[in-house]
Order: sequence, then structure tokens, then C-alpha cells
Amino acid sequence: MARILCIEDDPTTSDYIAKSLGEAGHTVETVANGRDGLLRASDGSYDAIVLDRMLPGMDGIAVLTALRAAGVATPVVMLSALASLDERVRGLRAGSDDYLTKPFAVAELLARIEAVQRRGAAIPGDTPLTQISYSDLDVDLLARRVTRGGKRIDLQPREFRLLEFLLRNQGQVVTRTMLLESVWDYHFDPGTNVIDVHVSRLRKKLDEGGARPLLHTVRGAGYRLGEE
Amino acid sequence: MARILCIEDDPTTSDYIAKSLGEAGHTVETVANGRDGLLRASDGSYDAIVLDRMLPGMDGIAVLTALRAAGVATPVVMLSALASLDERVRGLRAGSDDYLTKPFAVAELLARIEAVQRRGAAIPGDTPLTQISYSDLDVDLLARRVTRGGKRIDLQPREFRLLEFLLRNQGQVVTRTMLLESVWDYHFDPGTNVIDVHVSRLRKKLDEGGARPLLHTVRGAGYRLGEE
DNA sequence: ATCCTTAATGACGAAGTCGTGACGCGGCGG
DNA sequence: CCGCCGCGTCACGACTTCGTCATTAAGGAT
Repeated sequence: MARILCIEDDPTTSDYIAKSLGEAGHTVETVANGRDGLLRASDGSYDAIVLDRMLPGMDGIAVLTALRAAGVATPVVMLSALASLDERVRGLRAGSDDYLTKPFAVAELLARIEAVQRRGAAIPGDTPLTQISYSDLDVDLLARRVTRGGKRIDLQPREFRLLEFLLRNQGQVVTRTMLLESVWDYHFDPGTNVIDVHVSRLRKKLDEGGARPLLHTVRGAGYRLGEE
Repeated sequence: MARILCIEDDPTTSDYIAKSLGEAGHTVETVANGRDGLLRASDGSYDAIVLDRMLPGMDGIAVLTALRAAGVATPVVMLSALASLDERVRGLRAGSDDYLTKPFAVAELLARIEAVQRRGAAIPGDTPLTQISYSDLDVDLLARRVTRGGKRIDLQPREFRLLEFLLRNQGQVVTRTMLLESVWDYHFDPGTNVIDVHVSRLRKKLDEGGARPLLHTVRGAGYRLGEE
């Protein structure tokens, strides 16, 4: 039950989001361009903001930078057609809390918004949220550095993305479909065991050194990052 | 939320800046020539100044020099159509805190202003930022001198700019797109490996002498200057 | 206990990404 | 006008990373 501002120029997407989030019990206000979005968001009265990356006139990144510079700490989920690593980094630097690539499932957007709220508002000023932690595991998204108990862990790009996603949904079960969409940008079933393989590799790296396992299999459902 | 003085003769640019910064929650006052700018800035009551390099009557550099001579320490971001290294050096020498070439993104200007203010709070008086260091690497932006462990390193202009940018973002991943925009002033993808080549050359110069590597490749993402 | 489904892992080939030496163009000073 | 210097381009090689498959291991149900 939150007040959400949606900044998106494409009316189809915008309506879709408003409807879906509305059905989930949230109040949604919509604006179609960056300037208006910035104006409305400036008072910081929203619980979360959904922000399109590409906007006419004022770009999404510019809106976000301006917001953060103005000291507005409202959680922001960025929406984009571009999935490149480059884009993700730029979004993070500008101060976005999460990133979603189109096309996306509403369930996914909903989950992200709720996760982002749960995590609490980002610290305004010069500390954008670039760190995610769980137990003795620390991930710096901007430096792309992962440590467990202070010890450095080297991950491959895909493994990094996988871990990031698991961390953003820590304690909750993530399904294979969610992983395929968010980590692989597949919107179909490849019919292979890509996920299993990468989870296996990631798990090995995380747990070597005799640490307590963090990455658990939920048989028939998916995976979950958490204690026990 | 700051009081900012904008000294800029072109009304289009001036309006654009005023509007954008205003939307970001800052108070902006505008003057169209150097003389008035100097007058207004003299009392030091502003939090930051945006100063055009080319002004009718009294040049931007002259204004800045006069200001600093008068003991005004307000952070200044210089604006210019000229990107040449020479120009940057002159601006820095006159006491500007940062330098931005037109055309620029508002987001960029905002970020610079914020950065410059933070820095300004820490450093009192008339010590502009002309030195950047990391570990045993020292760069003097004014003298254009680079040393590592006390030993002089000769860099080409482009290599110097590249290093400067990496240093300003030390510890964080810098993407290729960011480099293209900030170091090459390209706003498109040249489709070649310019960056790789220059990084290679820079890296060679930095690390020769058996020093620990400082410039790291982050596969699939970009580069990062930092330890390990 | 056994069978069947689901997951884990090791190995391999293909594709992608990066690094670097060599070359050539264009500007600038002599 | 000529030569030098800085820079961008290219080509090729080295190395990573990724996805697939085959095989082994683990769960769950009957």
C-alpha cells in the first residue's frame, strides 16, 4: 500500500503499470516526461518511483541525478530497453536502487518495488546505494567487488549478475523463470540447464573456504539465498 | 539546495541552466556579463558559481582571477566551448574547481556542482584542486606532471585525460561509454578499439618499473583504477 | 527399498572480449 | 616542403567466459 510515481512516456506501458500496481493495492500517479516527473518527485512524498530510462526532453538518468542532487532519497526502480552492463552501471552511479529491462513481468516489477522499499531509502548525497550485504557476504556493485568474511571472491560477469539478483531477493525463493528473465534476458525456456550450471559455479566460489552454505536449492521451485 | 550564481551571456544556455538547476531545488541567479558577475560574486555569499569562459567585455578567466585575488573562495565550475587541454589548464590555474565543455548534459553540471561544493567545504581558502593522488601515484593537473613512487612518467595529452578521469572515479568501474563521452567527447560509438589501445598504452607507462598494477580490466564492463 | 524425477558437476567447444605491435593519416613546426 | 609526433585504426593472437551435454548424485513418492 504505497504511493508510487511512474515516469514513462509510452502510454501503453504507463497504463499497464498503473493498472497492475493499482490492482496490487498501490496508488499510482503517472507523468509522461522527465521535467514534470522531476517536479512532482521533488517534494519526496512518494514511497517509490518507477522511472523510464529513455524519455523525451529530459533523459531518465538526468532526472535521477537531479533528484539525488536535490537530496531526494526516494527509492527508484529504473526501466530500460537496454540490458547492457554499461547501462546498469550508469543507472547505479546516478543513484537508482534497482534496474529492470523491458519487456518485464509485472510480478517482477512489483517484487522489485517492494524489495527496494523494504531495504529503505537510499542515503542521499554522495553515497548512492552500491553496496548490498548479507551476513558476511559483501557486494559492491560499482566497484564490482565481492568479499566473503573479508576475503575477495572473483566472479565472472554472469555469476556477478546472478549473485546480485539473489541478493536483491535475499531470503525469498527465486524461480528459474525469474532468473532467466532478469539475469539472462531470456523470455523463453532455453530447455537446457544453464541456470543449474551457473548456480553450481557460484555456489562453489561462495562456499569455498569452509563457510556455511548461503545458496540453497528449493526443490521444484528454484533457489534461495539465506541462512540455514 | 544551494544558492548558485550563473554568469553566462548566451540567454538560451543561461535559461537552460537556470531552469534545470532550479528544478533540482537550487536557487539560481543569472547575470549576462563579467562585470556584473564579479560585482555580485564579490561578497562570497553564493554556494557555487557557474562561469562561462567566453564573455563579452570581461573574460571568464579575468573574472575568476579577480575573484580569487579578492579572496573569494566560492567553488567555481567553468563552462567552455573549448575542450583543449590548454584551456583546461588555464582555467585551473586561474582557480576554477572544475571544467565542463559545451555541449554538456545538465546531469553532468549538477554532479560537478555538487562535487565541487562537497570538496569546497573540506578545503578552506584558495587551494583549488590541482592534485589528485592514488596510492603512490600523484598527478598534478596544473603542471601536467605525473609521478609514480616519485618517478616521473611522461604521458600524451589523451593519456593524461584518461588518467585524470580514472582517478576522479577511483575504485569504481568506468564504462567505455563514459570514457568515450568524458575523455574523447564522442557521443556515439566509434566502433573501434580506441579505448583499449589507449588504456594499453597508459597501463604500460604506469606499471613499468615493476610496480603493482593499478589499472584493472573489468571484463564485460569497463575499467577500474584501484588496488588489487 | 526402489524407481523416477530433479539437481549438481566436470569437461569441452564455440564465441566473445581484450591486448598489443604495426601502420598510416594529418597537423604543426622547422 | 619535409619530417616528426600524437592519435586512431587494423589485424591477429591469447585468453575468458559461456552454454551444452553426459554423467553422477540426491530427493521423494509409492
